[in-house]
Amino acid sequence: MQSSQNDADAVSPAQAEPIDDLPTSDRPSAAMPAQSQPTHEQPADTAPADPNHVVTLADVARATGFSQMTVSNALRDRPKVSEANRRKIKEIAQRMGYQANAAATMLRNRRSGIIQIVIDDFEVPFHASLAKYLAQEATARGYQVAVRQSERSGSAEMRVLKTERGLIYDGVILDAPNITEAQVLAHAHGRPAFVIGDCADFSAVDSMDTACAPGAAAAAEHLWERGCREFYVLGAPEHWPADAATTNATNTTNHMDFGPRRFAAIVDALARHGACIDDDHRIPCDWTLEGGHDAATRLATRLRATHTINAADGMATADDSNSIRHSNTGSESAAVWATDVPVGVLCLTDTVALGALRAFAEHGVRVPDDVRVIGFDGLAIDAYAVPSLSTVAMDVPAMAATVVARLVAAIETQPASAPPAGAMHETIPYRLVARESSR
Amino acid sequence: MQSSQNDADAVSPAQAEPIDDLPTSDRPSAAMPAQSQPTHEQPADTAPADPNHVVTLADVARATGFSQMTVSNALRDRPKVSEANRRKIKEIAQRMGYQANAAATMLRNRRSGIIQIVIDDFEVPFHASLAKYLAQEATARGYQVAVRQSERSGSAEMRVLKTERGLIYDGVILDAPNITEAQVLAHAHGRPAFVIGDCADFSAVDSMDTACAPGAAAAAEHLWERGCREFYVLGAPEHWPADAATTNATNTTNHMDFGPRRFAAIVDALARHGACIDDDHRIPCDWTLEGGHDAATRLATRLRATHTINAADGMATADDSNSIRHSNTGSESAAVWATDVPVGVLCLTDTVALGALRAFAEHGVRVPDDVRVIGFDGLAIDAYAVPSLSTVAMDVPAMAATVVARLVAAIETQPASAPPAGAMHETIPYRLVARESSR
DNA sequence: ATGAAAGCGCTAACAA
DNA sequence: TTGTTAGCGCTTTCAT
Repeated sequence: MQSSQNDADAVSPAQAEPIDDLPTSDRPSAAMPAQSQPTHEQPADTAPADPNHVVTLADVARATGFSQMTVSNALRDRPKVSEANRRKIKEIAQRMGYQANAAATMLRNRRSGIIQIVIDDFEVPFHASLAKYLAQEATARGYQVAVRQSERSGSAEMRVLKTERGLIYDGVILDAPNITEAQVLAHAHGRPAFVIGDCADFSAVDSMDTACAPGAAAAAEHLWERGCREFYVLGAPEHWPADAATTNATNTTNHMDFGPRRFAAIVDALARHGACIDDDHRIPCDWTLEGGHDAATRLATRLRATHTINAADGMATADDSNSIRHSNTGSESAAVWATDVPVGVLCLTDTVALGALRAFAEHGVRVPDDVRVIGFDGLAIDAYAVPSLSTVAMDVPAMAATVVARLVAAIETQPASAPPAGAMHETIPYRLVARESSR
Repeated sequence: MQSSQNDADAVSPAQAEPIDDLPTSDRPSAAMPAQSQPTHEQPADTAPADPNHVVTLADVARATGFSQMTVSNALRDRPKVSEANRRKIKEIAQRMGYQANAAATMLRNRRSGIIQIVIDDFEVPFHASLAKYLAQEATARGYQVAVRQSERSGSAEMRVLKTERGLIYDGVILDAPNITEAQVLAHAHGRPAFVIGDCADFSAVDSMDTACAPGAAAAAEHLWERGCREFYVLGAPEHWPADAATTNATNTTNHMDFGPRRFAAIVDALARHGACIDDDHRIPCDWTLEGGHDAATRLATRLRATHTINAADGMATADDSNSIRHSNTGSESAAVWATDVPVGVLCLTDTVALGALRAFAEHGVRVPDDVRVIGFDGLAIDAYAVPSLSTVAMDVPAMAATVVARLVAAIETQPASAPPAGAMHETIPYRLVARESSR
């Protein structure tokens, strides 16, 4: 992919930071007694020459006696400078603490070497994980990454991703469900963009989908195989079937984002077995721990009624300062369904599932004896939950690698007027991981 | 704080994006039948006028018949343009899809309105949470945020934060323990910087500390009050006392980062009660789920021997595909220490604690009956763990607010040659949250 | 191998 | 109220 690596006109971001490899300015040489650290740049009370003046290329040129161009070439390891001078120049520039002004460089090169990543919320583990691997991939390819939260303006309505002074970035990766193609284009503003989310209907923007349908179907199959014959879906869409027009125009859920797709796949998969997810078995909730906890609490109450479970007292609630004692959950014979068949609980996201596990524990509903639970995402913490959480795990690193590869390719082809050729939509691999919560 | 809001020379980033508030270009008006979406910018086969040419201020000037300056002033809502013309210009600019070239703007203004945040790892919940609130705070103050992973080069040695083409940012927030002041200065490169971490010895860089010492002491006190008389510390420093010089020069732990500080405070607090944390009770491990799990597994084994615990079979390991059945953990009388006194387990981070809870469950060690566990950080998931996790919770939003306030102040004073006045070091509030794991 | 000139797109300062 | 000039710091021609 590094085809235009030659000294042609293309500015490869990889070779744009040669001086950064040198030790930092206040570390005179390599080895030195680590004891005394006279590190301060300016002793805080004297104003040596110029208070806060940043050294520019011109300064270095003046100091070395060379022209700006020679200095520039030397610093960037261009072949047309004599070895001796190159070394000398680098030396001096380094000592002066010179660092290229990125704004100027970008203005000239029309390239920043920075990819922007927009995610909905740093705190949502799945997105955080994705950001991590995207960043690593980008770094490996010589790009830097700037991650930003989408800051969808609070309430459901004004959910437009505020476009900003972001024209600095060479490309954009939007990890945000609930986004329209128009919004993406507005944000990208001509630069290559890539969306992570369900965008099968996008015609001009490449995207990658999280295997919602097959993954969710696999989860349903799994619980079926594990003997469940009655199923609940936690975190399901508020309205179903998705009567897009009927509901509020500024709805929380977009036309076809993760939730509906996963839910639809589950319904289909179970229907094939003759099982039905009616409105009573579709439990909407926020895709948060709290959401999952609340939903499962409601479910536990209902199950207790329906299934005449003679549960022991559970734990107290998850709220900060209330709960007191460990539960008697385990006391063998206490909590068993009237029927011997465990209930299947499909959570559309691991976060919901983790909240649900807690609620079940509080209410004396045993997992997996009474209910079998499976989530969706594959968070690291799943394996450490008690009981450990079965899940449809996404291969996030693979996902990240593909996305960055695509985007970088687009960035580096862009000037050559590549044929748009219609949008590409890929699906990332998933893996069903069966753990204690479903067996 | 918006003092220089006037039309003075200062470029307030808040007022630098007026055109962004308008609807996006390909959304002609507000309402429109949501059915047909002819959204495509270029039908993918025609090359209208100029393939990928971004409209510049000059283009708009030409199109409107005004000078660049008038257009510029109009677009930025400067007072010296007639209302009529302003509207007209904005209109046209908007329709042309004009968006200011950020690189040029930055080059001119010497201001980007972007704050850089560097964190160690997006996937570590505490840091992710911090990033989230920092971003929100910055946004509220009219700045944007670009978050980046520090990418410390893998192994212990070359742990220098790679300095990069980052001179675009107005200020830097480094959320990274294990950093030297020299590294910070090298990265900041003249711009205001703020470090989150333990930097009491920094002389030129402001910093904020996470109340390591008092928080850890409070945790110890809490477990003491809860009746514990024997204590283990999970995630403790590898070497203690911190014989800095003796150990490998390029050690994993820096002189005095979170770990040692928290550990020292615990030792002190317990010493006041006459309890002692010797080498046997100091259990080092990675600050990860796995680390906590492994450490607690070792501890469980040891306790079983020491305390002649007649434990029932626990669950299987946390590893993906092994464990099979729910444990008999709860069966009332099975697992009780020979002595009636519960063991205190202090985890230096919640992540470690969560891993430990899992390990204890696997090994039939009952929490809080046999051991009482407390963590450090205050992650959202703590309340949903089974059992819910006691912790020393940091007030992350407060932390973020203070940090951003400080940094923004520094940014907006910078040119006025503010007196460095020595570095400031603050400590953020903490709160001890007692949950099931310790009572 | 080195240097001089020009300009990337924008805006502060000064005319008009 | 509007336009003209100059220059932020860098790098790509095009001389030398």
